[in-house]
Amino acid sequence: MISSDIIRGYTDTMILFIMSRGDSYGYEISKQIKEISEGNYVMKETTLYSALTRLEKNGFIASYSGLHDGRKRTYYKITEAGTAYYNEKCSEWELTKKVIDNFIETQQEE
Amino acid sequence: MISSDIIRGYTDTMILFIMSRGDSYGYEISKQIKEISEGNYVMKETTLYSALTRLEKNGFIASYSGLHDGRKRTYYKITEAGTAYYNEKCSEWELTKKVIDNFIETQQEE
DNA sequence: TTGACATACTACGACAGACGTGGTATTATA
DNA sequence: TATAATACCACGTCTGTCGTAGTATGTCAA
Repeated sequence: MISSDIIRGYTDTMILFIMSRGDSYGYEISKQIKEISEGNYVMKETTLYSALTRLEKNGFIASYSGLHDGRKRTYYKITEAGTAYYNEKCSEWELTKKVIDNFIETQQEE
Repeated sequence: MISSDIIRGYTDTMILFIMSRGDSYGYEISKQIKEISEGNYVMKETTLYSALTRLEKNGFIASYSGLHDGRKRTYYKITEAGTAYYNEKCSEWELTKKVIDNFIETQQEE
């Protein structure tokens, strides 16, 4: 059963995808999302950072402090629970796609 | 450019899809959504009716009263603006799918 | 050296869609 | 006689997203 929140909250999934490939931090994640989406999606800073806070609160990522070129950074690492959650989301996405597709008329150009 | 609201608001699109096939009313739309989604999505009553109100306010559907078996019904008809909006949403969906897919690792069972 | 731009965030509040709860009223069926 | 199905509506809450704004350091060109 699809809940509407599946539709809404894919920011978390995008972030977790990036972190599944290695530890990262806010600013980097932001740039990678833009790149991976080929410029089609740019996550707002506030959206990103509040998502990171939420993900940590839920135990899906864990933070640690770092320093780079004299600048402070907060790095995040995906947890086991985070990986499990990400995998769930991937399955849900496949179902969501199928469902929404049933309500979409694809315009064929000719 | 994809905005997050594209991800969120697909209830409207589902409703408009149904109405693109003919006038309908709340209760009927509800049942059709369940059927078309093969039971994978059941829209909550409040979500549905507030969506109908919003769609009418935005000029995407127009209502008229009807009577059936002694029961009152409010029928809705999709407008030209509604059809245009629906078509836009369909295009956006195709892009959205591509973007999100880039963040999804499909588990292949073997 | 000054000013713009990139880096790396944080605080605060507003908004809107989804949803929970509960209510109204009629008709069908068991 | 009561339970389910039909056909809604009001009201308030929650939460993710976003707008605005601010802090602070490093880089590089004019």
